[in-house]
Amino acid sequence: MTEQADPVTDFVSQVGDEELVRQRRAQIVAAAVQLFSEQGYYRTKVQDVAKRAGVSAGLIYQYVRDKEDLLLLSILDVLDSYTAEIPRAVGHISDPLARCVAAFRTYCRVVDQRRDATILAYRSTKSLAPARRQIIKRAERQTNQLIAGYIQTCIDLGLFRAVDTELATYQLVMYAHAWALKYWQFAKRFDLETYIEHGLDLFLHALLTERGRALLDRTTAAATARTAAS
Amino acid sequence: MTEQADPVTDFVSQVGDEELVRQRRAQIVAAAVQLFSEQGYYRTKVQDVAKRAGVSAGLIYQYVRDKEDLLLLSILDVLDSYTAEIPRAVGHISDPLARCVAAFRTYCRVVDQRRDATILAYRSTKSLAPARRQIIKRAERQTNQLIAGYIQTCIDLGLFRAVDTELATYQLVMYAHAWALKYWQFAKRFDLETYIEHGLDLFLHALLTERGRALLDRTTAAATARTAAS
Amino acid sequence: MTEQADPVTDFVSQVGDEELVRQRRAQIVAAAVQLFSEQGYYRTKVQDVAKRAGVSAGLIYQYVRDKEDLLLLSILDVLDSYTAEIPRAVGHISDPLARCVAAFRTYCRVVDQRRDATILAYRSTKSLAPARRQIIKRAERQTNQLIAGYIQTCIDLGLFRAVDTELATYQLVMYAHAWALKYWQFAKRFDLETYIEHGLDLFLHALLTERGRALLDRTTAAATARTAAS
Amino acid sequence: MTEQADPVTDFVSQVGDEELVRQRRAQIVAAAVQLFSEQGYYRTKVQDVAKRAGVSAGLIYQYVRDKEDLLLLSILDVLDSYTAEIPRAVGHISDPLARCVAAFRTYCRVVDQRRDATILAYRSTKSLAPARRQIIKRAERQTNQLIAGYIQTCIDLGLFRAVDTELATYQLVMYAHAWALKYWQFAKRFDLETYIEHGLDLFLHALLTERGRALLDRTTAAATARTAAS
DNA sequence: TATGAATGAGAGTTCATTCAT
DNA sequence: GATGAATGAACTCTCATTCAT
Repeated sequence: MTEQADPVTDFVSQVGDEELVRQRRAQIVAAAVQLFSEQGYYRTKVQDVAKRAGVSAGLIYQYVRDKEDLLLLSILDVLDSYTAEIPRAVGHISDPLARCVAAFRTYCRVVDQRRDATILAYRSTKSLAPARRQIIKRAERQTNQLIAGYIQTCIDLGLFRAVDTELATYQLVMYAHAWALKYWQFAKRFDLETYIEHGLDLFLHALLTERGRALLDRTTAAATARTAAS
Repeated sequence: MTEQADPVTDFVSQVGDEELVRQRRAQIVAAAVQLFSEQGYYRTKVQDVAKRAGVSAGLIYQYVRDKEDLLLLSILDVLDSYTAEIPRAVGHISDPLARCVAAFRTYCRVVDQRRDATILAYRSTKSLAPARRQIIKRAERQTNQLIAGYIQTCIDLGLFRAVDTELATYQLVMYAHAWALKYWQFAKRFDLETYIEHGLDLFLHALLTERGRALLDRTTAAATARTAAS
Repeated sequence: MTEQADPVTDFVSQVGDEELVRQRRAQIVAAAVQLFSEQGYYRTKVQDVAKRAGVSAGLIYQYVRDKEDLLLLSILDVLDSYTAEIPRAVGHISDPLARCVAAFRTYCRVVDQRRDATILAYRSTKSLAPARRQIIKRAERQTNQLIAGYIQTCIDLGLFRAVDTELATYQLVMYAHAWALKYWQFAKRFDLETYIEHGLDLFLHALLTERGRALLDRTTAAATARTAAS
Repeated sequence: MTEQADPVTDFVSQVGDEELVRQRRAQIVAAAVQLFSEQGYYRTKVQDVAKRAGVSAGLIYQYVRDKEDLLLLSILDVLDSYTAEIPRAVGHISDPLARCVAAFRTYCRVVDQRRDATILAYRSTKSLAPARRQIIKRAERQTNQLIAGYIQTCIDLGLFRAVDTELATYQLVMYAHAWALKYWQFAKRFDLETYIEHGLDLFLHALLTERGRALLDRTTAAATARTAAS
């Protein structure tokens, strides 16, 4: 029996075949994310998750220690999608300011795509036992680090004022999350892209130095020119 | 048969004496806020709340319809403390900019005083049935209106840029909440007052117009002078 | 403290004044009979009885040992009304056959007047502890004895066949009760008086001897004549 | 997802296997009938039923919606045994009078075999919510229809007087039930068969026409002759 | 591997009864 | 004598988890 320890949850599945484990877990977690998001963690029965995933209730316990494990995996799934999407969308951009802006835009869009799941990640951490909560915090910090890096570069280059990077990061992140958390309020007034531009307006005013602003204007002008020319 | 309906929850208490109802409800809700904050709503048993409040489990049901009602009352209790504290701290300030700043500072301080409860209000709304969730949303909007009013005045006077008031409001509010939500992270690096000043720095940069900035500098200079003189 | 033992329930009320005890008990039992009849014994709360009786819940326990006592008293109240009404309606009739018929008619009418209460007496005896159930049985037998006496006389006089008196009695009694128990079914097809006449038809056919029948015919003829003459 | 709806209660069992559902329900209802009969519905805990049935408390809720459902099923079980037994015992008898008599005898015997359960059916209908009470009434009517049919035939053939069939039916039925309801009183004086014969005596006197009586005497004489000859 | 019937501890809620006022 | 707020034992129902097949 070649036991299979999950790198994050540190749980050894009963099942041997690695590939099967990966696939089953994905299947089960997908169902869990849906249901936990829709109805909340405590309102959702393991039975429901099983039904939605198209497996038996018993099977879940071969891939997951207990219900809380399922929540942990679900939240990590959401956080991972952040960490995966942003670099993908931003990787090729070399201009630090443009990259920072693109990262913000991407974050907002990912949140929009997974609105319910974002709320889940936001609200249900408290339902985890402390040990598991640490894992979430670590993952969260990891995503933030990504954004923080982009901001730090801008500060280092004198494009952003020397604000506290972590605070600034957290502002961006919260702004993105707010789209999900207060969708019921915001969606009445703007669509996602307008929301993003409003956010950028605020943040750039808050952060840009003179030099940063000048640079941005030039870039934007160039972009506008390109757009106009085409 | 002087039955006593809660103005908000629309629940008629079994108990007649108005004053007693007020007192008992306060006592029970205080215990509930503590426990729900510490352990989460679902993890907390009604028995626990009763014990903490120093009453019997049965008594709770003379003042509250069911456990969910207890959560509703608990969240409202927190939101109400916001709506009550801010005007109190700000009422006498006539300068619109100073008032706006003071409101923000107060909000942050109230959140700090009721950190756990703030998290409760933030995270547990999803545990309520839709009808009750509406009540929360209404109360939330009410507090926001307060802040929004202060910001709007500054915009009307040309001190703030003509940004979307609601979004700006929400930024301030979220910044305040973040102190509670990410206390584990922030508290390692600054104390509350530093956190507040950082926030002000960001927001004022984001919002102030030239005129606003000039005015603020003058005011601050005067205050500094006064402080220095004393 | 002149304590006051109830002759039947053998319960000593906390309250001294005999007259008050009688009055309060009547008041409380009246409410209890209503509610137990309408909603059933277990569904009815002592609080409800108190409210209906216009007294406090605590007061009930000064006149009654416990809730079951209330049921006992309620059932006895119904049974007593049988035992009281029949002799009153029949006392002056000297003709044994006519008396027997009148008793039956009265029984049916009393049942009709207290339909819900009859059902209560019928159905709820099982809710009493054995000791109290005995008291009910005794009271029930007492009413039956009344009817049985009238029947026995008719048998002794050769008007009724020598059937088992107890069984015959029980038949009459059940027929009367059935009006209450199956009212939902019978009321669609006849009114009370028709129901009574159908019953008499059956019983007289079952019980009358030749002599009895002849006698009855003569009496009826006479009555008809009297009616016709008037 | 082969879900299993009970034809009468309209409840879909959580369990798929039809045969298992049938068996488990029988097992659980048997226990419920016993306990409800012995101790009454409200005095009996679901736990008790589970223990008596030899299953866990939780399991019951896979086959039954709630405790009241258990009562409904229990009462129906009794009523069904009436509707099943009588035709079985009477089916081969062609003589209408003999059949009617046999039906009555069978009814009394079934009641005797399920004395406690009969009382349950009689007394506990009130504990059901109106919708479920209707189901009972329907089942009850169905049994009565059986008897009513036999009586009607005798009336149509001029063997019975033209009494109201429904009333006559109800008399027979109540007489049978009375054996259960007043067993404590009757059993001191006769055994079941004597009770039955007394009942027949009463009913036949009440119902038979001249022709019917003549026919019966002949049949009885023949039977006596046969018996004597053997 | 997978199933799903079975388990049983646990939680919310009710309500008969008491007792301080 | 009367009140009604307070108590707490008791009961129904749910659901995470297990295990025989």
